[in-house]
Amino acid sequence: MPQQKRTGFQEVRDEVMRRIEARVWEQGALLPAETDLAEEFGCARATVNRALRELADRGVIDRKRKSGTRVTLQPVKQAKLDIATARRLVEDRNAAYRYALVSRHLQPAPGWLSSQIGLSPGSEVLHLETMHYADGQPFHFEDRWINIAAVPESADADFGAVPPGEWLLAAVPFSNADVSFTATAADDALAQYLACPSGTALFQMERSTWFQDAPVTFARITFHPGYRMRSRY
Amino acid sequence: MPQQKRTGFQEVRDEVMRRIEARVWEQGALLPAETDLAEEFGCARATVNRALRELADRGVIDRKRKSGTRVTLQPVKQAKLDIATARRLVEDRNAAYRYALVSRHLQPAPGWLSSQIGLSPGSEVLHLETMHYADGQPFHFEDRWINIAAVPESADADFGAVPPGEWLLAAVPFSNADVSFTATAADDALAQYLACPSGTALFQMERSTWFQDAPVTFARITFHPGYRMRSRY
DNA sequence: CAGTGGTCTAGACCACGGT
DNA sequence: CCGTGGTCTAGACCACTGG
Repeated sequence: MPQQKRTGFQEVRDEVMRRIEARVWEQGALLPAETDLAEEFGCARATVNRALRELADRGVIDRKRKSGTRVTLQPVKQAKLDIATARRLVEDRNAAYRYALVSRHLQPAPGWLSSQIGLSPGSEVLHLETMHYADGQPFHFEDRWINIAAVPESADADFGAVPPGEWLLAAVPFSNADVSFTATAADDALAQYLACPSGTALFQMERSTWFQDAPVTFARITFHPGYRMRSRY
Repeated sequence: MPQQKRTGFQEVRDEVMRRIEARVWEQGALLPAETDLAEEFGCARATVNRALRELADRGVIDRKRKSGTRVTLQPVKQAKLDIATARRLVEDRNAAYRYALVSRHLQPAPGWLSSQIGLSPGSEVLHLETMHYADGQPFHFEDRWINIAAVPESADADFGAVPPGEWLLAAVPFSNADVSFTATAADDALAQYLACPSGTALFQMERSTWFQDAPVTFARITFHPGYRMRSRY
């Protein structure tokens, strides 16, 4: 009988994962109870519990009291996308980052924005248009709206030097956001900003951000032609 | 002195999070040690440990032995994208899903594909072109390549009825993938498939999938005009 | 009701990494 | 060195839920 000295929740987790991949436990099959696995692996139940909890977090298994643990039938795969600042994206490509403020206006929120992030109509917002460059080439254009009521200091911030994304990350570091991605054709303004022909297919990201249920900012970011967003899962 | 009866790692986790959001602990600030927090909350250190571990997983705090736990300076926000089957995407919109096989060829892997997913040149692959509809309207076009060596059964599978994505999910349920997103202009073929003018801006997803380090499949999925992929973080 | 996972505890030992 | 987090243990009680 082979005795396993090295227990450890990672070994348990990986071994269980191996058996699932090897179809020792088929999709939908019931796994042994935690107490049984603990006995088999020669460790405490808490160790098995943590191992299985991690697999449940990954979506590999489903756990229910009384009925037990089963291999997920249709694993929902999740891709994780890092939402980074423009500076980070550019410098990760070993390019020089440059930022420019295009326009800045304090104004009442337009109707579409109010409904987009849930502002009361006519709230004062700061509208910023900014450009971000990688090695002198256009990287992306950002159309941003900041809710003055949520972040009063923004009205006095110097966005000539610090990009609004970075400024907000420092001012409101922990926030929730909705994000969406789409393809759009360059209009005349975008074509000029991104130095491409009108009608070029462009990758666009929109983000609505809240802090403790209060709307903070909305940003529409349009990337240079050919931009590719990558992830892994 | 208010005594907290309800301990629980969630209460600890949420209270620590609250203090971070309220700037009780500033960005970069050192938190009390686990033993101190355990004493304050009147619970075991393991409970505090689990609470802080979850916040570390979320990227809210950084933990290092000896130096302690600090509030993350630049929280890396991660968006989680559900990668679902076309059927799921369509039916979640309360639309009727329909699938059609456009073409199917067994052939040697072209060079670009070999380098894309790491196949030895000339490996046999199954090339499938498929269409997916929502309420009769084009939803997306899928250009898929399957490595026969990795999934031999695929050569005999009936892709006339079951979409390759669903078939592979059942055949190779647990796999790793690289995924990327981009905008592209419709060429003549895509324009015809998706019933739009040539040159229309289209949202495109590419996925390369491996199972235990062996390349399984590559898919390029082009969505109908106006498609928007949503997420939240 | 009874079996299963969910969680907590008090204590222990270890590994890492500043000082 | 030695404080900090990382992990394990043995035991306990609880909450949910299927039969």
